[in-house]
Amino acid sequence: MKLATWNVNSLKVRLPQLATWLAAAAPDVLCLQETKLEDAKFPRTELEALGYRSACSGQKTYNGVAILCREDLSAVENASLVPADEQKRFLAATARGIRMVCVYCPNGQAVGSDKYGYKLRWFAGLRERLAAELAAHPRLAVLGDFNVAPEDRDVHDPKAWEGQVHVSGPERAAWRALLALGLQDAFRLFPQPEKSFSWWDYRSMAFRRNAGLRIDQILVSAPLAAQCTACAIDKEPRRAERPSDHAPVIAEFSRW
DNA sequence: ATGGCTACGATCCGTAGA
Repeated sequence: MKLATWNVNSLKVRLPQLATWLAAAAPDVLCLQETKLEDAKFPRTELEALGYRSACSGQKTYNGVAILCREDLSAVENASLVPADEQKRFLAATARGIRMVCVYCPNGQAVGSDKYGYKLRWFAGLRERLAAELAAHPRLAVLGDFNVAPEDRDVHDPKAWEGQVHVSGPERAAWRALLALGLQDAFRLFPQPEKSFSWWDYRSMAFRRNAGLRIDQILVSAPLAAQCTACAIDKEPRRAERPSDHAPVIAEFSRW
């Protein structure tokens, strides 16, 4: 059984690549971020033809999350994690007893900015929500673009990035507070190549220089961690023409 | 050097991403 996450940076633009990747990687579940589509424009029929049911929570131009699954999805819930938040960043659903949470965590723009404050408040809301999800669903996976590189080894040039947004102390503390609920970073359950990243800037040939960050993660509760057999970043879609700036992350489990 | 791409919705540039 495979769970995956991919920030596609516009589902409309990336749908052909998504179809190719679904056929090649064959995940049972795929969480998408930055769909940038209103729900009325979500390509539900096209995805069903590829063998996936879907749940979505989107908006025009910005943000937007979705969960694709080969099985029936139940208890689908979108949520605002801070008061009066219009941004579509959180979607949860259950399939075969596994609770899946798809998140597109805020970027934060710059340390100390209004958006940075929003990012930290959003993470506090996420922590509360995940505590409740974990209490209700022991088998929980949280997949998405967290917009935090948890450790220096998740950053191509830690010195250049020191103190910047995505690596600042408060952001990393907010990310670690999620693990403190009883979640583990599936990627770090296994030995990994050095300089493993999931995002590379479009500019300055960053991908070719492997100048990236590991900001897309799959967090799993203890029962799922015990059944997790592999976790990897698939760089192949990043090599395509007109790629997303993010690569998918995929985790394998010994059973549903 | 504070830039560089890409997507979007609205023009022929501004906002946002990370």
